[in-house]
Amino acid sequence: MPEGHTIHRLADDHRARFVGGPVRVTSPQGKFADSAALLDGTPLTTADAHGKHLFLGFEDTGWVHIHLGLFGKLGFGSATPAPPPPTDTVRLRLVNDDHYADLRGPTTCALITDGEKQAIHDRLGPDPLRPDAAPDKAWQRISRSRTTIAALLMDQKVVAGVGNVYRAEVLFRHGIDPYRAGKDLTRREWDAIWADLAVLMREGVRNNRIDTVRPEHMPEAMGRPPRVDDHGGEVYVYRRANLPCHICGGEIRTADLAARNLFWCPPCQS
DNA sequence: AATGCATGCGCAG
DNA sequence: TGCGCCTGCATTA
Repeated sequence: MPEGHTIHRLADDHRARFVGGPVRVTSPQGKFADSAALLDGTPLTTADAHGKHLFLGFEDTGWVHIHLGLFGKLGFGSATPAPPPPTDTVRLRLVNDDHYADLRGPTTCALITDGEKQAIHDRLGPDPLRPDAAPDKAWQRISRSRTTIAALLMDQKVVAGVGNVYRAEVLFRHGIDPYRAGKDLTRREWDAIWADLAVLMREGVRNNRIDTVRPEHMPEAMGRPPRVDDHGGEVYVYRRANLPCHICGGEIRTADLAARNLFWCPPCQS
C-alpha cells in the first residue's frame, strides 16, 4: 500500500529487473491494451518516481504514468520457466527473460509524453526522497496558510509523497498538534519535520515498510508485549486509536480530517 | 453472501 | 463536503 516510499521502491525494483532490455507489455484486463500493443517489445530505459507517481520510460515511445491510488498494487515474480497466467484484473504486465511485474487496481495507468510528464512534476511539491527537492517551496506555502498542518502535509502540491501514515507519525515525533495552522509553525519546526521525513522515508524505501518508533520507545524496551497489527511497521499513533501512547500512556485519539482518519496523542502534541 | 474498510485523489456543488 | 473510482481482504451474518 502506497505512500511515496513504496513508489520510489517500485522505481528501484523496475530499474533492477527491466532496464536495458526489451520488455513484453500486455494488458490482460484490457483497459491499457492499445498502449500495451504500442509498447510491446520496446526497451525500458529508466524508471522515475515523484511523490506517489511512478514513471516507466520506454525508449523513443514515452512514459507509462502509474498512480496506485488507495488500492493499486504492483507485484513482481519470476518468469522462469514461465510467468504464471495473469488473472483478469491485471491492468499491465511487463515480462522479460527473468521477471514479470503485474499492476492491479491503479487510479492511473496511461502512456504520456515528456511534456505531460513535466506537467505532473510541475504541479507536485518537493519530494523528500528526490535529490532535487526544494523544501523551501513547501515552507513558502505552509508559512502563509491558515489550513491545518495535518491537511497541508497530505496536499501533494505542498509536499509530495507523504500519506496518512507519515503524516500522523511525523507530527507525533515532533510534538505538533495536527490542528495547528501552517502559518503557526516555526521555521525550525518545519526544517526538523522535513529532515525527519527524508530519513524516515529513505528507511521506508530500504525496508519496504514504515517504521517510526525510536529504539528506546519500542515495546520491548518499554517492557510491553510487541505490537500486533497488520500494516507492517512499528508506529506511534497510526491506527492506534484508544490504545495507550508509547510515551505518555494516554489514549491515542482519532478523528476525521478531509475524509481520512487522523491519529494523534493530545498530551504529547501541542 | 454481504458488508466494511484501506497507506489516494479528482470532481461537482 | 461528499461521491465515485480502482481491488482485495477481514469481518459479519
